[in-house]
Amino acid sequence: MDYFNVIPGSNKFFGKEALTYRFNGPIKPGTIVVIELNKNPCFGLVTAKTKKPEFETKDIIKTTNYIFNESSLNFISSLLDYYPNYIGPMLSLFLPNKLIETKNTDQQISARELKLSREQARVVKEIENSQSSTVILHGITGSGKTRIYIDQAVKMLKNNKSSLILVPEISLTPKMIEDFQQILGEENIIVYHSKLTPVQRNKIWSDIYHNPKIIIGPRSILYLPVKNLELIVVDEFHDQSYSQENQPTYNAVKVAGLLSKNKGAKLVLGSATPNVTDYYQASSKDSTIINLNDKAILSDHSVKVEVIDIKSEQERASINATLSNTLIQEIKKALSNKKQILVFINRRGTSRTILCNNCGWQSLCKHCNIPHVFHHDLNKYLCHECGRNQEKITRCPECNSEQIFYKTAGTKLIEKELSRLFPLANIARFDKDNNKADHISTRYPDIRSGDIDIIIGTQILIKGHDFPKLGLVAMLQADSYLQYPDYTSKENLYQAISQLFGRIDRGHGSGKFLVQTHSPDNPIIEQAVENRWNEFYKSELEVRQKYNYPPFVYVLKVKHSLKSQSKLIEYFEDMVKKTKASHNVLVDGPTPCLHQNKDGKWHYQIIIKAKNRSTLLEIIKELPKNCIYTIDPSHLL
DNA sequence: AGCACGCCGACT
DNA sequence: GTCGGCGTGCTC
Repeated sequence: MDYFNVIPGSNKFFGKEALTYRFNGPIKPGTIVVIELNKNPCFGLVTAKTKKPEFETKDIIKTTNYIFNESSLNFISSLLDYYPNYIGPMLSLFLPNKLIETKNTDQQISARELKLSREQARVVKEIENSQSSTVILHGITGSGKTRIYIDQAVKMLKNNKSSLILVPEISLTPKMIEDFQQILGEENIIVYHSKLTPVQRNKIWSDIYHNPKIIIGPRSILYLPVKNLELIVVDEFHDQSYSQENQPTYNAVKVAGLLSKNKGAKLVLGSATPNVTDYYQASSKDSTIINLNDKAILSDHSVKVEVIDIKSEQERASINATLSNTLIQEIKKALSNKKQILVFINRRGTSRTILCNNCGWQSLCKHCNIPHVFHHDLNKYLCHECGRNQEKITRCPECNSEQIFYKTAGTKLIEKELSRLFPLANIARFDKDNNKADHISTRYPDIRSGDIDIIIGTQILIKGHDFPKLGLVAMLQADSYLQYPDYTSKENLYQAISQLFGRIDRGHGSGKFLVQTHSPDNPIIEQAVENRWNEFYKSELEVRQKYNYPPFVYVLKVKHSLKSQSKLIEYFEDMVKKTKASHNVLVDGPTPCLHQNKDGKWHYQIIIKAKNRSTLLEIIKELPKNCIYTIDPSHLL
């Protein structure tokens, strides 16, 4: 019998080192094998041959034909160095859940000719001549970034090289595939994401292991065993969806960077509104930055922009001052001109705040202690954190008053109100509460055809979709972004406005863009619609530097929870004292977390800031075992 | 003694 | 990340 060190690629393996299994015969390090863990079968990675251990061992159930080469193993270990984490969950990203092996087949590449504009051809040349491996494509919506991705990926494929094309979320894959398929045959393009069936996913796994391909999908495609990877594209690389917030936490843009370094592949990052931190770091690492924002491309757009001060008396038309008079008039006009209308509001539900007007009581989730959201169609109060719900009440549980008030409108209230005002219009709402039949991907044809007159929705709406019939776009409660108490709120507002503006600014004719706000003088609104990104970037950098935020510091967020509040504070104060004594860092907190009373425990956190990222990596090693930490968190809440 | 809480180690 | 075993320390 031979004995091997095997790392289980499982979300449920929290060991620090490999486990020992036995097998009759030789196995090469790097081989993927099937083992048993906690009495369940799972995949594992063989790291080395070892001696017979003291303890009882289990058998390697079977070996597979998949072997991670040295460079792939180096990539995994560099990923663990960058994001210190349990190795099991991290490794599980790289392994399939089932394996079906297929053979290497010769493939035909059938590419149609791709016509590039002069501007696009210039960019392609610049990418190809660039000395650095990272290229930032800074170009507004509709400036033709996708054509450049296609051009590069097709050239790779013709040389038997693979490309990864990352999009922020699964719902954006069809658009990207459609664009690629105009040039390439179906067999050269692979779509991969977690919603595929296990059989589909495993077929893809073995296909790309043997054949160079163009692979389109969300962040999970970074971990596929791609053959001859030479190009990684991250489209809309500013998008929040690239940060995985739960364990193993990572940012796909950073992982793409590590992977490109590991494979020697070119990395192309595309966005109209890069994150300040990413952009700053890229420019200080002499990445090539290519601007596609030439006014020449923009010149023929004729979108009128109007910022509406919702505070002014003449605008307060409807309940909760949510729909302004100007907006209602513009909707009327658009409807009679047979133009489509998009109303964006970044809040689900009917009303976000449920209050007693007599005693000030607020309806909170008993489990999470965060405010309930009223959904009038269900006649229930919902917790958007945990999903639990509660029946609507008519009397305050504290003072028995009947004055229960509902404040701060969400999508469902807007839907109700617009249906009342425009009973003949075909109105559709798109947010997280849609069921499958109503999902945006299902209704997409109805949107594009103009069958739907008024589209109401949240975030889901503003990413990448093309709505050709749009004549009016309105952003309600623009201030909701700025009320979000995090240092990233300003760039999130800029990005949202810019993307929303992009929906109507795609050359489908004239249109109007309305922004409703309590702060009409805020420069961000103007900067975003006029595409003055550099100006925004500069002013934002100044603020970040002044108040010690990224990119000027690196951040480590440490959370912990205990039943006793005083013990928890003591626990953190002790940690802060020790950390400050041995490292040059700034520490904010301990402060209560956003959901400070969840599960009958107190939840607190501290924010540790350091000039060097390596300092934070050292601190992580010294942290007590039970706390949860995130390095480079996407927000500080 | 009985309980509640927090700590710690599990897996091979 | 979760579960269960064990030690501590509080209360009756």
